[in-house]
Formats: sequence, C-alpha cells, structure tokens
Amino acid sequence: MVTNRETPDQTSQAGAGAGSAAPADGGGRPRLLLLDGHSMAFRAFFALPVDKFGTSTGQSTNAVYGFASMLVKLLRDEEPTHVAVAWDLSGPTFRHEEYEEYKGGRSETPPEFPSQVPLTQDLMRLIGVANLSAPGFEADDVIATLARQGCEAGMEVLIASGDRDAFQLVTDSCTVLYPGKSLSDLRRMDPAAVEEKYAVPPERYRDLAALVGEKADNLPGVPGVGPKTAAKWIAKYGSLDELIAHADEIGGKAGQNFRDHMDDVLRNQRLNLLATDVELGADVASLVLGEADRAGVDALFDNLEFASNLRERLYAVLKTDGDGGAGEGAAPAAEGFAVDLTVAGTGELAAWLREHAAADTPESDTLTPQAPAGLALDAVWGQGSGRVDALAISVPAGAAVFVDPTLLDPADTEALAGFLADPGRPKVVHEYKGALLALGAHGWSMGGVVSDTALAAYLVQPGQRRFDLADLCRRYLGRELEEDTSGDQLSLDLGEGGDAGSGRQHLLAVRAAATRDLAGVLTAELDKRGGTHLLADVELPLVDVLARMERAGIAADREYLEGLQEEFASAARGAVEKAHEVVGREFNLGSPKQLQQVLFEDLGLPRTKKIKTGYTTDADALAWLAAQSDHELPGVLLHHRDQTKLKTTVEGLIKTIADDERIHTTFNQTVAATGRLSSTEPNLQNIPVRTDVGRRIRRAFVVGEGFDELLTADYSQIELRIMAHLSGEQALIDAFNSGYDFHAQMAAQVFGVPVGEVDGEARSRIKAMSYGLAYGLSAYGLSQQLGIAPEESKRLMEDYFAEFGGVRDYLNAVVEEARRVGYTETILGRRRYLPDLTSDNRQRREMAERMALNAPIQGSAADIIKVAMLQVDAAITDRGLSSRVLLQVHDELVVEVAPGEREEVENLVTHEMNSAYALRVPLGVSVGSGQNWHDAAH
DNA sequence: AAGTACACGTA
DNA sequence: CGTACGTGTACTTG
Repeated sequence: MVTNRETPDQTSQAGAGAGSAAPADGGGRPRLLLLDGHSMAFRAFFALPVDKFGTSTGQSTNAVYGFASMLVKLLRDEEPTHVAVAWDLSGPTFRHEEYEEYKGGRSETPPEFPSQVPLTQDLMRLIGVANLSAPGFEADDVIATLARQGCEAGMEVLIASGDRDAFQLVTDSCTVLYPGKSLSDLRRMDPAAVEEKYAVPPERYRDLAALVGEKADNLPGVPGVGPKTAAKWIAKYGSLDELIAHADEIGGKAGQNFRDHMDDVLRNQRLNLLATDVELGADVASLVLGEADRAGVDALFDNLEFASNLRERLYAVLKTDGDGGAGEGAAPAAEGFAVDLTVAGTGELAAWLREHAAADTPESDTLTPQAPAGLALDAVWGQGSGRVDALAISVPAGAAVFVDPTLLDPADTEALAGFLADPGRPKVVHEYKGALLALGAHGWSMGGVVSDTALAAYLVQPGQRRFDLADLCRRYLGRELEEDTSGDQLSLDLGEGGDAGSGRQHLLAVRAAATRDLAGVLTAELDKRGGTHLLADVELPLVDVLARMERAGIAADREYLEGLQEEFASAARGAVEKAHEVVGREFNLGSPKQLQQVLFEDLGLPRTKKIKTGYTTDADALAWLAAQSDHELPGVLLHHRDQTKLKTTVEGLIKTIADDERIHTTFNQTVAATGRLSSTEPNLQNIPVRTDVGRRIRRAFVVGEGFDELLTADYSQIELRIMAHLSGEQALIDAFNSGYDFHAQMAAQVFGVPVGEVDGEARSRIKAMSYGLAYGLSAYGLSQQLGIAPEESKRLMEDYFAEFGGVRDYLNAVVEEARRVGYTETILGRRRYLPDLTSDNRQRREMAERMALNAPIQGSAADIIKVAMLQVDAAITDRGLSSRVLLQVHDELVVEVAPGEREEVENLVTHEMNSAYALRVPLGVSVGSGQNWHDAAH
C-alpha cells in the first residue's frame, strides 16, 4: 500500500524573528534602509529551492521571489522612509587593481541566478526603490557611502547585507541586518551584537577580519589564527596597528605565522576598508521611498507567475499610485489559511453538513453554480484499494469540519455518503483517484468532483514531476504548508491524544481549505492556457475509470509464474557458471564495472562506445563484441542478461499478486509530460512481448473467475496516422486511406517501384524512417539504426522528403511554432512547455527540438486513447454489460469479457476506439481474444 | 538510507 | 547523435 506522502501542516508566515521587531519609533527621525542587492539575492537564491520557483517558460524566480519577500518584511517591520538597493557591477573594482586574485576561486554562479538580477532590479524600480551602483566599486562601498551620508544627516541607518565587511559600519545609529539560517531571519547587528559575536567593537572588526582572512573574497589570513586568537590580540594591543608595532612580542606558532604573513594582513586591511566617498550622483534625501507603479508591478508579477499572496503583502506595505491605498490591493494579506473548525463528535456531522454544505434547493439560482467545497483526506491508497483515517471538508464561507470515520452514527454516515456522492454539491480534492480508492474501500462513492488540484496543476505544467499540495500552495498561493516534522514513527508511537490530536485535525482542515483556494487559482490558470476542456471532459472523468481499473486488477496465474521464475533462474545460474568457466575466475555478471574489467582489461577485447564510467557493456555492444571476436563470453553475457531480466520481471510480478490472486497496478495520470499514463507497482506497460521467451510471461495474465476471456484491442500505427493528420501530407493520407500495407506503399513511392515489388529491406528502412521522424531522428541516428553509412541514410532521408515534403514542412513548422510560443500542443490542446528551445546550449536545444517533434504526436495519441477509454467505459455502462476494461498500454486496451458478451464487447470496443477522434485518416483498430493476455494477441 | 549510473523492458 | 516511461542492480554518498 502506498502512503500518501503529503502531510497536512501548519500554516506559517515567515514570522518576525525576535530580533527584528519593528522599533517603536513614533515618527520624526527618518530611517534609511540600504540593501546589498547581489548578496541578498544570492541568499534568497539558496534559501528557496530553484526547481520549485520558475515560470512555465523556464525562467527561474526563486531569488526574485525571496528578495521581494524579504523586502516586504523589512518594509513592514522597519518602516523605513528612505530605501535603496546597491548592486555590484560586472567589471573589476579598485580592489582587483590592488590584488588580482580578489574574489578569485569562487565556485561557478548557478546558471539560474544571473537572469534574476535584472528582474529584481526591475521590481525595485517599479515599487519606487532606487537601484544604485558605481563603476569600479562594490555594492558595499556604495552602501558605506550612503550610510555615512545618512548618519551625517541624522538618519537612522539599516543595512541588509550578507557580507560581513559591513560590520565595520555599525554604530549606535547604524545597524546591519545579517541573514541567519533563513532569509526572514535577519540578525540585528548593533555595536553590542558585533562585540558579543566577535569580542571586538565594530570599529575594530576590520582588524580582526584582516587577521582571520576572508575566504569568500580569496583573502587568506594568518594560518592558525581564527576569530578567537585575533580578538585576543586586538584586545591586548588595542588595534591592529599597535599589534603590528609589537609583532615581535607575540609568541608561539601563531605569532610566527603572523610575522610571516604580515603582507597578507596588511593587504587584507587595505582591501576590507569600505569606501565612503563614492560618487553616486544621488544623495540620501533622494532615496525617499517613492510611489509604486502598480500596473507595472502587476505586469511583472504576472510574467513571473507569482501568486497573488506576495502581491497583496507587497501592496499592503507600499504607497501606490493606484487608488490611494484604500482599495482591494491595499487589504492586508491573509495570514495562512483561516479555518473555522468544527471537530465533529458522534452525531454532529449530519447537522454540520445541513448547515454548511446543503445541496442547492430547487429554488436556488441555477445560473450561478455553487462554489465548491474543499475535501482533504488523511488516507492511504494503492494496489487498487485504500483506507481513510480521517477527512476534512472546508466550505467557501470559511467553516470546516474534521471527521473521524470511526465516530459516525448512522445518520452521520448517511449524511456524509450523501454529501460525497451528490453531483449537485460541487467539491474539489487533491488526488481524486486516491480519494476514490480510499473512500471506496469504506463503501463511499464520490460525485460532483469539479477539480483535482494535482491534475489541474499537471495540465498547467505537465513537465513537473511532483504535484504535492505543499508545493502547489507555495507556487500558486504563495503560502507555506510546512513540511511535516512530527509525522514520523516517533510521534505516531507516542499516540495522538491531546494537542497532537487537535493539531492533526487543524492541519487536515487547512489542507481542505488550501485545496479549495488552490482549485480556484488553478482553474483560472488552466482557463488562460486553454486546458479547461481537457480537465473537465477528459482527465477528470478518466480518474473514475482508472480507479475502477485499478480496483479490478488483472488475474494472475501464480503457479505458472513460479514455474517461469525457476526456469529463468536456472538458465541464469547456468550462464553465470559458464561465464566464470570461460574467464577462469569468478566475477559479478551484474556489475558493469567488473564486466568492463573482465572484457577490456583481462580479456583485452576491443573497446566499445565510451560512457561516463568507461566503456559500455550494453546489449548492442555485447552483440558487436560477439561478432568482432570469437570469444564466447559476450554471447554468454547476453544470454545471462536476458534470463536475469526475465527472472526479475517475473519475481516482481509474483510479489505484487494480491490476496484476490490479481495484480492491481497503479496508473499515474500526472507523470508523463506528453499526456500518456504510466503504470507502477508493478509496471504492466512494459511486460515483454518482442521475443518468444519474453512473451511467455503474458500467459500468466489470465481471465478471472466469472469472466469468459480477455480481449485486447489496439490502435495500429496510431502515431503515423497522427503524423499524416497533422502534416496534411496527401501521400500519407492516401496511403492510409487505401487500406493496403502502409510501409510498403511508402517504400514504393520513395523508390519509384510498384508496391508489389517492394522488398523487405526497402520496406523496413522506410518503416524505420517514418517512425524515426516522429522522434526527431537524425540522419546519423537512422544510419545507426539501419546499420548503413551515414551518407546513405542521408540520401534515403532526402528521397523520403522529396516524396513527402508535407511531412518535412510540418516538422519544421512544429519546432518553429513551439520556439515562438514556448509550447507544443496536441489535438485536444494539451500543451507541453519547452523553454530549452531557445537555449544557448546546443545539446539542450536539440533535445528540446526532438521533444517538440514528438510531443504533439505522442500526446495526441494519448488524447485519443483516453477519449476511447471514456467512450468504451460509457458504452459498457449504457448497455448494462458486466465486462470491464483492465489495462491500458498506450495504444492498447485489455478488457475482461463477461460471459456471453464477447461479440457485443468486441463490436463496441472497436466502434468506440475508432470513433474516439476524427482524423483525416481512419483510426485502425485490431482486436483479439483468448484465455490469457498472450493468446488474446492478434 | 538516499541518490546516481547503467541497463533494459514496453509503446 | 530517436521520444515517453519504471524497475532492478551495483555502487557511491551522507
């Protein structure tokens, strides 16, 4: 059973740290806030996971987001009257002139960072904050200059910087806010704090730093001298200058090191002095916090795909040029998810549902659909079943209820069942299929589910791998559902009474509310991207079909599998013995590393293709080796690979046979970026079929008790038919419409011979060509595939395109269009975003181009079979049949046929699959049936 | 214990 | 130097 990994969690705002509370300064004194742009943006970059913050077009935004978030907090807590951000420029500074290696040896800047700097600067400009920099100087120098001016003007100065050099600027009226563990945790470094931390006053901090050195700036200090020793020396002599004057008196190894590295120390002392006289062309008075350009900020936030929450928090602390601050934008941001929670005791749920989640009455306004309730489950699911430990419902008005299913009385149970099943009471849930399986195990059914936040997010960004509720909340709502730290074994073992219990109830209610809020945002987002139809009419209805397929499972012949396992295991053991004998010593055949040693070092066989860890020992390479040398080993290894692979496949299957002697896979609907399903635990979409031996495994998938046979139906050449449709190339369309052998006809046209004279070689070359094009195959790749010279494959390609120019034009157009708009689209409007199409990196760009070629084709095929599944399922239900769909393998459906329904089901499946979508060519469907999956093939 | 690399099964 | 997946093993890393 799979555990739902997402754990409900407490909402939290980045809380004001103890040290950063707003000073209660009643007013008069102006307060200047200076930020070190790069340093703080860099901290933000590493504080927030870069892969969780980015736009659909591939722009990373974690640094911008973190910086903005931190600034909002500073503006709110510190209430500065004047603000500026100082930025480093790219060129060398006066420090480099003095010391070439200054800041040398730094590790590479992460590639996602630099592009975020101008975005952050744009944001500053738009909210009325000055961006300042000076050629030849660092941001620190700019800050030091402004800090001096501010102090002279009687201002209170705050410096936010992650660079310790700023500590030298600390005075009674100048405080450095230095980032701690998290971005929101800024430590107030006033004179006392500096002294406490370094045991020297701020004006001596430079002396200490000169002795200790600064690794980040590539400024080595005195070896063996750390802050402790340095502080001790400075305390004794009063200053570095005095210390130098008495250098001979310092004893010990450290003293000797000090004398030996005097030059370094002096250099450090010169370099770590911040300039306070930089020409800036702006004085502090001009840094007064200006008015924000609200429209500009809105546009930027839209582009960055920031959630509305940050926007609201920002507007709450800004002067804006909009509506004078009294409008909606100025409303204080909601702090987390407010829930008005009722913990339902026995006999209380029915009343709560009556009061808060009643069905629409006949009189209610049917033109405005009821806003959906949010549902969250504390549940586990997998292997076609599940269990619900608790559930929470959050209604739009803000009320929420926590339900422990074990505490329900019959009236509660009936009310809950009614609520869950009622199509008239709309609800949203995260991971609908899991909910169906878990609730279904308790006998509850669901209706009226208008959105699944995981599915919606998948359609918005199909390239993402995870769609955790917490991730989505962060991304789309700008709110944190903290990672659960108490959900481990320990706290479970301690029981869940008292506070823990009420915490758990609150957390689940928060998840329900979060799901509800999230659904609203995602619905709007999906609508913008034209995916509403896909969610409502394809993916969401499919969830129910998939849940029933998983629940049904497919019957397995355990004894047969065990027999196979023994057979494969024995063959594998034989191969191991043989290999050891041939080599003359024992080694692990399963270890590519040892294999390389044996093949290329010990036996001195010719080297194969290079890989990261040496030379490949994959099947192609072994086959090549077998042909190259007359050594027995490669062949034995190949046989061993085959047999062990089959053995582990069979073993895996046996392990997953459930108590009902059936295998219940899990179909994942949000994994494949193209729109396909995937199958796990076990993966039933990669059961061997190509070889005779492998195919025997399919005999283990048998018709279940109470059913007559298995029926398989598959689309033939669906991807090529889609290519014909999308390209509009008449020659392909004709070839499919004629009904004769497609590849032979294509070959006949390319080679200019009658169809009857096309030989097998020609046909298979053209077949490989046709399929390869759908994957973005190059001439080189084709030559590899066909084992011909690159020139020959190039010629073949040219001949092909000479006949089918529409295909070439289509493929070129797909990539061009995708590069322009940023995504590809399938026949049902399913998008795949490919930001790498404009990458400077050739390898990434070409990879993205191949994805762009393939995504509309593979994705449209996925669209079609999904529609077919819905239609087949509906038709079976409509006709009151008992047969059921069990598996989907991308272009194939496996159906378990109930007694007496074979002919009707065969006709129905054929018809519905054929009519799933009207391409410019017919969809070809072939059907077969038998007692097991192997025999049902056709 | 968790992550990476390799290898290999399917469409 | 052909797309999309999932899983097993070996091996490295924390």
